[in-house]
Amino acid sequence: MVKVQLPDGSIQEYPEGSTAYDVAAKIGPRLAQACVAASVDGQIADLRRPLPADKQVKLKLLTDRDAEALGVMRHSAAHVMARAVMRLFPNVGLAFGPTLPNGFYYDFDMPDRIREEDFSRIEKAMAEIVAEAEPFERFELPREEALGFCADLNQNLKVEHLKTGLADHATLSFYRQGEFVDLCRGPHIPDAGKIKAFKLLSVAASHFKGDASGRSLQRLYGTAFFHQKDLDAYLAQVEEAKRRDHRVLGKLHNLFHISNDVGQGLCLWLPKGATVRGILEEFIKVELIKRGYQPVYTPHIGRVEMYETSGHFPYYRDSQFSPIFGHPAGAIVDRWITLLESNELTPEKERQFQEFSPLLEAKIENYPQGGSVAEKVQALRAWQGHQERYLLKPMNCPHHVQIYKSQQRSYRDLPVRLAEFGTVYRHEQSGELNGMLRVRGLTQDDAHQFCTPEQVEDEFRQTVELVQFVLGSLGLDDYRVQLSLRDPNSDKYVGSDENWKRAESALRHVLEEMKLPFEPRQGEAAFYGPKADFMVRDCIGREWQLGTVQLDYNLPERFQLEYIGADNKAHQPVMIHRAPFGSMERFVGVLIEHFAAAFPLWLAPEQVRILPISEKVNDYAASVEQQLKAAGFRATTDLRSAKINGKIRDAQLELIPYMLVIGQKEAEQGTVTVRDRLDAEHQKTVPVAQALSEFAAEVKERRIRQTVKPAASSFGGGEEAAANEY
RNA sequence: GCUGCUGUAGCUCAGCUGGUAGAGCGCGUCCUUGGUAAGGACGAGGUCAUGGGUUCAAGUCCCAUCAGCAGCUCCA
Repeated sequence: MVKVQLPDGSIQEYPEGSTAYDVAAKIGPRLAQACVAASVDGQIADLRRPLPADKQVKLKLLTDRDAEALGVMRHSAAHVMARAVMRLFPNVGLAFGPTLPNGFYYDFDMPDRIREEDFSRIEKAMAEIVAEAEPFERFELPREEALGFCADLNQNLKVEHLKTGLADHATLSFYRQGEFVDLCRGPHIPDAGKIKAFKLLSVAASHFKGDASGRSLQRLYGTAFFHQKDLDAYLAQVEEAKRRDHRVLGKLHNLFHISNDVGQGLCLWLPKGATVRGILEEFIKVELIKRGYQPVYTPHIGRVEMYETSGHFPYYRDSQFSPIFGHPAGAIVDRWITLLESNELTPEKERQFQEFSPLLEAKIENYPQGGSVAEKVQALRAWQGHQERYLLKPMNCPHHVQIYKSQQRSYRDLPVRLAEFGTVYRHEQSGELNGMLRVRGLTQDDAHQFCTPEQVEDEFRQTVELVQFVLGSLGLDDYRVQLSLRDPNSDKYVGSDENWKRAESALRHVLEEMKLPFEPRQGEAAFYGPKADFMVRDCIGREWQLGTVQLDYNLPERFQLEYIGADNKAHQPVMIHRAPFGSMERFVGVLIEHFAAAFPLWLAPEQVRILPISEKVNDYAASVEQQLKAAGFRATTDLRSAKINGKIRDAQLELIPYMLVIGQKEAEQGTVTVRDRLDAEHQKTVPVAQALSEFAAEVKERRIRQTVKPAASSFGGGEEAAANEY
């Protein structure tokens, strides 16, 4: 007997071997037709798999209205795509074909290269497969047979995966659809006919199991929906995202520039972009003073030893700019030590090092010819210790730690909150660089709070509130919190288990207390502590990681920080690292996309443009401009000999929030005609003073007046997608 | 860093199977003084990313380098 409980609470019984489809058919033929999968005790399963007979299960029948069903269908679409590719190309090896939040992909190992020109014929082959509407049939094989089966199919990557990733599986499941068979966990839709709208999106290289040293595969991306209108809406959103690309808008509106002559990933802030950044910096500085932070400034470089103490230098060596050596032999000795420590120093190389260093006037004393590696390293380090070695700073924390250490601290002084817009440099891999979003020189709105263990939770809470306030002020109030924890099985973290447990539970506790929903993510922590990351959704539904708050018991230990407690004994403070914006580069980049470069009045590089209708009113225009500037507005006057139409068009395209049209009439009356970027229909002619006070109010409130309505997060079911039509 | 694609005027892009460069916008000058998304005329701008090679001849073909883009990998 199969016992199922339906979502309405009713319990029904079916003969053994019954499937979810049978349940649906009993309820009604239309439901059976509409079903694509089932949720059995919360697990998504094939519609036609027998339900468990040994216990009562909760059954939910999934139709095209359920988000889970969309994922199942996309997975099946990935199979259909792979089948189409195999029909069109020879010797296609299959890797993985999972779903993504907005679609799916399949990785292929094949001799031919897929090009975008091939998309239409692949789509055509897919359409044929969909039209055939053959069922997806599941079958299972014992391990050895599965291995032989995949080998017979010449699916070597599947064989490899069976031997490594699936080594502990005694039986393996496969799905067959016509001539196409794939090792696959499932579940799948009943037949390909349920795929109603699909499209191939792009093709790019990938690696088997994400191993960059492994073989290169071709990854074909696509997406699929239950309704054509959902696909259309999705494609429209992709277009919209393209239109908002901060690299394009940054160039068009002269916000920032990245010059080859300066270097990759090094951002030049043009006056307009710098204005936006400056306003944001002023905005947060005022907030910080209110909240008890103290400003500090620190240099752009620091001794390598300091970063060795903090752990940054050894941990991130590969993604830092090379150290700056005071002595010409510095880099050589550095390399020498590296080879010694990795046991790669051959006698030949050692001899070369020893011959070469005197040429650079490096006198390395007491280098033990036949000595141990440790003794040799010690001798070299002794030499190094007398030389200057600086690192372009990759993080501000060690510098702020030194400021903390510069004085004796009493528990009465804590918390000490040190804030700086600190510019740091990281040698990101060239393939990672992306406009302002990923750069090699960036300025963090950084601060470090040093507090007693008792103050940790309170301090952390206040910091989270600051992040919330800052994001809210920019209209970015749709976000989720990701609690990034360490992976207990990894050795990439510093500090004791006890420190980590304390830090992680403190973060968790405060987030729970603040009733902030969060998702724990193992293995995402910084190397010195766990963090709460703010994943912010912009107005077209994309997510960005912006602000971060990190709790750190480890750097205080490594730097031996102290404060004198009430008991007159030395204690160790706790550090909080935080950056509400993250970095100014990234944040402004995201804002450009969020606002599509149409900044609200308080942030707009140029807030008001005065448009004289003819030269006869230029003097009056000048006096209006003076009044605006005296009141603190960023205003210019368009004095070109163009017609008013042209001036309005240009100001509109440059996204100037307000235009003040001035003609003979206004000059005589001492008024201006205000034209709103967002509403050209309702213009009004008002005295200059009134326009000024209205603008001032809008700036003071940091009012955000967007035309684009917030969109839903992702393209799930039909209802959700409807909300995306903006 | 890896794989693939791309690099022509300030910007967006044409430029055929090799025969020493074009458009629109922008910019400059002049005319025009115009009431709500482009008034007109003329003009200046390019070592075709850089360096090699093949060829009588290279923007075009080949190689290398640099940079950009997409994806992978990484992100304190």
